[in-house]
Amino acid sequence: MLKVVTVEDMALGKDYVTQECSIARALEVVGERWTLLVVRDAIYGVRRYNDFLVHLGIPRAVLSARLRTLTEEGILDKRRYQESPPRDEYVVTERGAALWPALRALGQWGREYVDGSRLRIFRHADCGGDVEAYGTCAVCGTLVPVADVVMVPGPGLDSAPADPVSRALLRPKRLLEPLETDPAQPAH
Amino acid sequence: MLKVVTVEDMALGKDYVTQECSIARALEVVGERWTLLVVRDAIYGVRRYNDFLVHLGIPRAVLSARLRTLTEEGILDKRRYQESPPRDEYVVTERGAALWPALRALGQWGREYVDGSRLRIFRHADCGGDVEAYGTCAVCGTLVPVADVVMVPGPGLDSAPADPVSRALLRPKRLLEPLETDPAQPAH
DNA sequence: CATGTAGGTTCAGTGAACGAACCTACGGTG
DNA sequence: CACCGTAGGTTCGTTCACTGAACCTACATG
Repeated sequence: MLKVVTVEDMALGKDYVTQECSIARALEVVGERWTLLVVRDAIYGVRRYNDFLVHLGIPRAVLSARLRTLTEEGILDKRRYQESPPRDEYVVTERGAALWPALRALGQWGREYVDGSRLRIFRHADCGGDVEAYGTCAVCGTLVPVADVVMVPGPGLDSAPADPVSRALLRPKRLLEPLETDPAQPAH
Repeated sequence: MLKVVTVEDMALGKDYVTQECSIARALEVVGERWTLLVVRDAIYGVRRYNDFLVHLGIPRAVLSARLRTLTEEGILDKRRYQESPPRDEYVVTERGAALWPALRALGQWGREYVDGSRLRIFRHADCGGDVEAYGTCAVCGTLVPVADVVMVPGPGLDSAPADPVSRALLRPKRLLEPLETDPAQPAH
């Protein structure tokens, strides 16, 4: 029996088949459920498995799958930061950070047309101006690169969240820089 | 029997539960598979059920579901354009057109980091300048509103596609304006 | 040696996507 | 009138992905 290899063997229903479109190509990579939220957290500075887990409330199996494919796609970089016990962290790459304009635009739309309240405010680190709708600084007018964005909590944000990652994100922080969570209080 | 209504009754797994984040809010609305591609087509000027169907290659049941929820969400407007036989069209609203910056940013990322080839080129209708990475015009520098964008085929695009919608999209066209497909050739 | 923590994998159940078939309403043609 | 074509759907069985819970490994600590 001759087995002909066809397009259908291309694995899964992840691909938007004949779409000749860079939006579709992008969504093939980051369009699955949870994926863009993992990238968002990575840009916010989340790097560790458990921090993604508690902050996103994502099933472990799905988180493992997303971290693996994002690493394979070169959007995250998995690297060992201590040997004993072996611990890895996932650091966003340039390719991943380049998704920031898309995420910011989505967030802008969500705030304007879905939510209404101001949850997080993004400021230009150099001059303190607000980052506006299209990514420019309201004060100096320059197009603010993701590494020069400082995130501060907005008035609509819960000021005493349950999980330590959300609490750490209440402090003003520069994007891409690693998030420092409070050391867990000893049960004693 | 007392039936207590709980969070689990909230229908489906569509919601990113406790996410206090406008990106998550946006993705709750437009984050399902196919949804952003339907909005993209609507912004490109596609308005009719069958045009979405052949251009996207989407299962009919899924298309019906997406058109329904997008209409309910006020992103598309379903309206009757002829009475006999009854025919409806789906027109993108202001709320839907406001997704353009996010779609453009996603497409920009796809072109830079996934695909490489230039499939579609967006120009400022007023002056003919290219629309750049962050939505500004390369010539006059203004932030180009979606209604002033003209889409022309790029060098990477197939010049003789099979379906009539892709063929119609080869002609330069202004975004949001209705797409005019070739009348189907009579079989005779 | 028991307990805790980080970072996973495995598995059964469920909900969503898929593709094919079918249905309705109408217009045009012979 | 019978038949075909088209637009815009719905229905249905199968497959696939997401979910939540349980389990596993490696190491550190008391």
